[in-house]
Amino acid sequence: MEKPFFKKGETKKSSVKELLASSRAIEGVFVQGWVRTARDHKDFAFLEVNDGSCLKNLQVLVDGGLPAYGALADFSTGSAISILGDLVESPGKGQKWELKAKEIELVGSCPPDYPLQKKRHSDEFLRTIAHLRPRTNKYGALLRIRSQLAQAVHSFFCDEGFFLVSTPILTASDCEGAGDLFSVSAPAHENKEEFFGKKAFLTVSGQLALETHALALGKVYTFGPTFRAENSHTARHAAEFWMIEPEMAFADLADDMDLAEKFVKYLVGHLLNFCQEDMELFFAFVDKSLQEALNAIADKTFERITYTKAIEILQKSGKSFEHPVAWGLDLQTEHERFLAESFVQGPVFVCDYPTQIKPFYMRANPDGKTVAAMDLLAPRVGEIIGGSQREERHDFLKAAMERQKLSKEEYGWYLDTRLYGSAPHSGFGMGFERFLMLATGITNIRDVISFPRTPGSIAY
RNA sequence: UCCCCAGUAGCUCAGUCGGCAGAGCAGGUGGCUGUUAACCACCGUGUCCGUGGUUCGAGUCCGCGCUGGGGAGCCA
Repeated sequence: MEKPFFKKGETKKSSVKELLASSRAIEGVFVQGWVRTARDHKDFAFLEVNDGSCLKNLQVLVDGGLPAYGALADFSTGSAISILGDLVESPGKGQKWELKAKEIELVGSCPPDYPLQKKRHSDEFLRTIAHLRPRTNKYGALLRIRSQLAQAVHSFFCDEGFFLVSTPILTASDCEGAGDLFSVSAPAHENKEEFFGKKAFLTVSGQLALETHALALGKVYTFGPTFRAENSHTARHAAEFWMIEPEMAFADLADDMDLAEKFVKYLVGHLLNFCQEDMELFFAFVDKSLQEALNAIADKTFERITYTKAIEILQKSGKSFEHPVAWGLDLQTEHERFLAESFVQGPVFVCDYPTQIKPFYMRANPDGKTVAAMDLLAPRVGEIIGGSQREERHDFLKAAMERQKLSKEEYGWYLDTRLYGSAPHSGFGMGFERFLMLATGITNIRDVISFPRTPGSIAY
């Protein structure tokens, strides 16, 4: 429907972000967005309009003389409207610019049972209306930041000479990471029971596929959805999440940690430089210590300690832990938290873990007891990166696979890469949502992904 | 899968010892002011999560179930 004051192709539409950043008054601007709140007065009214382009709203002055003033009840909280008006300096306090409306048109009305109100809602409540929560300040800010950071992931790897590889989401490897997999089924075709002729699953990691490409293109990465059918009920686990996995040929574990550290610092730097307005919300309302914590990540060199050293530190800490601390046992959440939050007070790499608690593909260290693995532990969110140098020696890998009883038929192709021009190589995986939790101070993974999938919950 | 907590108006929550179901916000109506999570006055709002039990009487006590949250394990 053609609007009287909006000619498609002729009228230039402005975003709220552009207008608020304007250096001058502008006559005849056109804006479309959603009413956040209306302040009704006797002879005039104010509408706060948000179009998602930024956190801030544009204040729209509706003069009593306008026909729109008579229809003010239509422009209720949540309604979608188009406004034509003049951008003028605001005589009121609190904003530099405001839009003096000339014409307003209701695009989509919003009845009074609109669940989002002009007040703070709990995260738990907002999760029950995940289709509407992007309209709140907090989720809007989060989603803009999420988008910015996703772009930054690609620019980082591009700058570092990495190639993006799209690894398969459907996979036949049923023990990629020993985690529980979602199985994939399709309608039966002809006589075939299985669509692919064998069982298929959703990927739990692109790593094995990525290794084959690193041994051809040198430096590669993938950034895609990952699926884990683990029955985890925590604030840090989702059944569907996004993971960033780089893989480098001719690189050892130290190179791997160097890359991980540079990567994390780059993302934090990007956040502080390009997402300032949205980040202010998290600094002010979500976590008061967040700004300091992010500055520390950007400035400080990450500590690197071996697993063996970490066990010593924990044993000498004088703290009584609920779970036992002994060489050969995996670090528990409370141990990781102590290391990152109390001992280092910042991100810390723990490397060279006992062979028996790590997967088959990690490279055996000369000591015969440990493998070249590393975890980056961050305060509050725990393990944010897990990586390793991969076992590139054919005989070592074959022996490790036999020990862990992996079928040679299923993984022959993987072993092949060690037969033909094998080279040392390393990589890691970073949970994108875990990083977003670190970045924003949000404490529940369900609140950094648009439609969270957790055990027993897949609404939308 | 295990342990703990919660579920009362659209939202956030109070509800004492078991004795008539409450407040703030949101919403409606009117007023007022260059306001800004506006303000002032008035108005309406309930399957007290479900189910079974104890009791003269249950939002309140007990059993079971459901949902949400926190923690553990598993992991990113």
